[in-house]
Amino acid sequence: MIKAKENQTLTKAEMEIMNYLWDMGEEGGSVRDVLARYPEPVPAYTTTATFLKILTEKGFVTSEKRENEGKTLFYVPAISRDEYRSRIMDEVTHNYFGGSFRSLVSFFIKEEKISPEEMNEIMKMVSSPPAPKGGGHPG
Amino acid sequence: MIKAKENQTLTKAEMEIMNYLWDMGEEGGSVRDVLARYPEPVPAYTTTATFLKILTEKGFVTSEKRENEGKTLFYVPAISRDEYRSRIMDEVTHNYFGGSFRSLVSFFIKEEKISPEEMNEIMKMVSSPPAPKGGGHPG
DNA sequence: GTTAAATTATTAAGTCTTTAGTAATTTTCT
DNA sequence: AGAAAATTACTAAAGACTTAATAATTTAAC
Repeated sequence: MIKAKENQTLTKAEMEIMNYLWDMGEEGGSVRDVLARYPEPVPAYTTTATFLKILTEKGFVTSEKRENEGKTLFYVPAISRDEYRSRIMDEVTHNYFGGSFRSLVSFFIKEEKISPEEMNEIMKMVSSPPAPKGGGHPG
Repeated sequence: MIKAKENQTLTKAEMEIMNYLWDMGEEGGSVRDVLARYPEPVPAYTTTATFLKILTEKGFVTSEKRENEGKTLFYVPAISRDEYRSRIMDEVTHNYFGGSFRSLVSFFIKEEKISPEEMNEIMKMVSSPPAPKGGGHPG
């Protein structure tokens, strides 16, 4: 029974774990795999196990057993990093810019977080992308 | 003794009150003034009073008594909406885009949250602003 | 097969956030 | 002045988030 997760967001501790899982790639990882990525201070094994269980219940990851791996569960993200980024940006745009992405970008320029020159560079990239990896194999 | 508030962020309930105070303008407002802005369900008077006290302790607002207003305290934002927006955007950019504002804007285009056409419009606004209100009276 | 190790499930404690009641104080009304 | 109303201060309780210990279960080692 996969939980609907429409507008859910990750807490700080959950986010850290999701980042490790995303870094791991397609095959995901076990509690130990996640634990191995923490810098000091490394949390307790059971703490990490708890969060992975919570993330599963919330629908952010799926868990699965694997051949010859005993009862060890492997956790795989059920949402991509970009999907989550998108969700967060929608949230931020809604909360601070009345839902207008344009307002957000204008704010960036006004506050000089990005220069018109950089904007132009980005626009150039759009019209002639350098190496669009992944999407749409030709032929 | 005004508290340092460098990287502090507002909780959801605190944020709502700050929004009301920002909407009120320069002179700020009392507990009742804030309370009057809430939609249903309106929280208890003391709940709002508590949050305003917390916001004062955290340094997000200052409180002051006024002439002929008895002991009623008036609360005024100690940080502007744009300053707070800026802080949040720095936070978001750091957390989700490795601190690169450019990455964030590029992401917006990639995810089609904003179109190249809109970007061009924004760029046009920058080079010839329509009515820069507020800053710098001429002459 | 029994013991040790590893893993997951359950439970709980500590902190932060949210909410509001009660107490203390001050102002207003009669 | 005394009662009522308003305001702030203090206290507490419920919920969410974080952390981890203990219990139960399964796997591995001898």
